[in-house]
Amino acid sequence: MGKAAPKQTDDLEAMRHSLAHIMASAVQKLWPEAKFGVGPAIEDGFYYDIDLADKTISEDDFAKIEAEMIRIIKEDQKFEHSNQPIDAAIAWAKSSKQPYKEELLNDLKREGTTLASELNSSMMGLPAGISGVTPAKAEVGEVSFYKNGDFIDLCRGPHVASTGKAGAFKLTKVAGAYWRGNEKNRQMQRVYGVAFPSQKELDKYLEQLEEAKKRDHRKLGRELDLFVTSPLVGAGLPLFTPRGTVLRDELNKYSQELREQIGYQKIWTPHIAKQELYEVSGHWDKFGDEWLKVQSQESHDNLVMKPMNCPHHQQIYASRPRSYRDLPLKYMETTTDYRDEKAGELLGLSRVRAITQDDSHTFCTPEQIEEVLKALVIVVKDFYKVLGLPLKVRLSFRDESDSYLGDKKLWDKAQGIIQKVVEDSELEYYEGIGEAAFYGPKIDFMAQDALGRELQVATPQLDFIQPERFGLKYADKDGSEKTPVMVHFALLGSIERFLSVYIEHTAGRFPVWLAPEQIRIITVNQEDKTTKFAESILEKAKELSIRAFLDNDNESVGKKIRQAETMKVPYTIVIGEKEIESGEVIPRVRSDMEVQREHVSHKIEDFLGTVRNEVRSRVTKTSL
RNA sequence: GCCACCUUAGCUCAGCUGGUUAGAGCGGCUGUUUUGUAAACAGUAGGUCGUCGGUUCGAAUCCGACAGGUGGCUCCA
Repeated sequence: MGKAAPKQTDDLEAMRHSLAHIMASAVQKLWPEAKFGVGPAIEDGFYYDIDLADKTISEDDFAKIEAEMIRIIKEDQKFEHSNQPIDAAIAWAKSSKQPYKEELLNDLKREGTTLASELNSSMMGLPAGISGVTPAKAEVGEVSFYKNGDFIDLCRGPHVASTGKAGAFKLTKVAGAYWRGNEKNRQMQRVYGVAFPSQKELDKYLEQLEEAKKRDHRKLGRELDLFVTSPLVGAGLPLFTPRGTVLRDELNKYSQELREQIGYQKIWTPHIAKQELYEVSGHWDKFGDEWLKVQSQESHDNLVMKPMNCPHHQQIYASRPRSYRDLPLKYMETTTDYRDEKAGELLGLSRVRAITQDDSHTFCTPEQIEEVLKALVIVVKDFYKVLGLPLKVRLSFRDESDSYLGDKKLWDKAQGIIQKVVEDSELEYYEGIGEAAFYGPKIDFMAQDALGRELQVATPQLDFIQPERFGLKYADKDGSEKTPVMVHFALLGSIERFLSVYIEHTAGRFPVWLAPEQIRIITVNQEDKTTKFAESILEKAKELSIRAFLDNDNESVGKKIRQAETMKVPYTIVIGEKEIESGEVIPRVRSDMEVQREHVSHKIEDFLGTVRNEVRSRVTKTSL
């Protein structure tokens, strides 16, 4: 590493943003017909959206682009700032055949600074505020430009002083990206790069990325024998093995226990329903073309595989008259929904076509909303604390578009309630404008996968719309008929998505209560005496509902230990002459588990008892 | 659905610019070994190179379509 490189975020932002310009200059040099969209700094680097008409950039072109970028960096071109009157800028865009820039400038002329916030958030596919790019400083009627070498770009800056100060970078990938994030617009090519102040930091980052790949839930899912996929079954339809099913069941059991404690009752509903049900709920209009349809030969019913459960649950509510005394009425059901996601939108377990939700619905009076939501937030906190999974909180609110049902005033009220609950619960949060469901605002609890992608897990959602549409009623104290409010809630979210995040978070090292295999019993030899003794331990463990497995293969002890460690089994005991004589074992603890590594001998019964208690109380740290 | 890329044995991967019978490690199976806390030794069986079609004297290798997958974009109740 040379002289102390700038380390402040601002400088890093400027470096990355400058590299976006340098990349654009390089591309323009190589393909002069290139038309440019936007090119901001992002979390680990930068990108630029490019339209090359006939030519498509592929990763094979990266070496060429990188070489040109390095040439520009070596030339140490100055980044020169200037402000131009907006009309002159538009004329520039026209004459230099940059239609995308021209469109931006025209919007800027028309809408002023609102464009800056658009550029800052939605254009980058990031929540507002993350980019940290400072807004335009140009005078009203003027726009800001930066120039390096022959390359001129509409840009708010800031930039480093010259191209030589842009730091270490590497182009990583190219992807299609719709102009202004709109599917109806032309798709441009987005070239991504990562960038850091020094080569050393860049190398470190790339190394971390390699490490993250080792935690990929798809890789671990295979290695730990948790789930598989089959082209014959179909895309986005994972199959869970015995071990993976243990995880699903244990997680669901805990999810249901916590909700049972705050009054949720289990219900059951079928997996298909008439299309009409969803026409009433409002889902059909919005999502109907993404569902799996089932045609009845007997009746003329148009049926669909259920894509969500709320309408079913509402029909149970609607099945008899309800009084305010019945409220809040709390139903829960863990069940699988089916959505025909478009091919390119499937992603490991986190986006599948058969989605198991630990769903629940609460019907309550408007006065009860706060209390209901608060109880749910506590459940979320408890659950994720035990799991050790850190969450971010997003308040998903509506935007000004017309894709939401219901009265705007009701929305404002609902969003206010949600915000209050989160603030009262002392949670840090950010707002996701435009992230609401069409029927109401949500609190989205977000977890991160190994690559840092944020995925929604737990989510309480407010809904004033559907109870209205289904004509749900309750008799209030004064005998008048009122419409209940509905609160949707899932604690795991979808079990599949939750597992994708959780497998990556733990790297497959599950706490003992969740581990598909809790104890592995390894025999030193295959003599009758040893086998019988080991089998008797296996039986005892099973009597205590411990998931124990016996490895009586004809292999060395070293190898069997290794295999147990590879499968991330929390406890391993070795059975040989010594153990048979003493009736005691020295348990071997999985290498990541924080426990004193003294080789303490335990009576076998005591050891099994300790493990059973650990499983029952769901403690995350072993007490051995 | 869109853009780029990937698909060779159960798994991880070799196989140079098209040239005979496609290789390795792990795993599996068989035998020897009876093992003391992260890999005993030997032998052996597994592949119509994702599928279909095309170019060519000749295709794992080049082209196309489809399927599955990866990273993005769009969408996400």
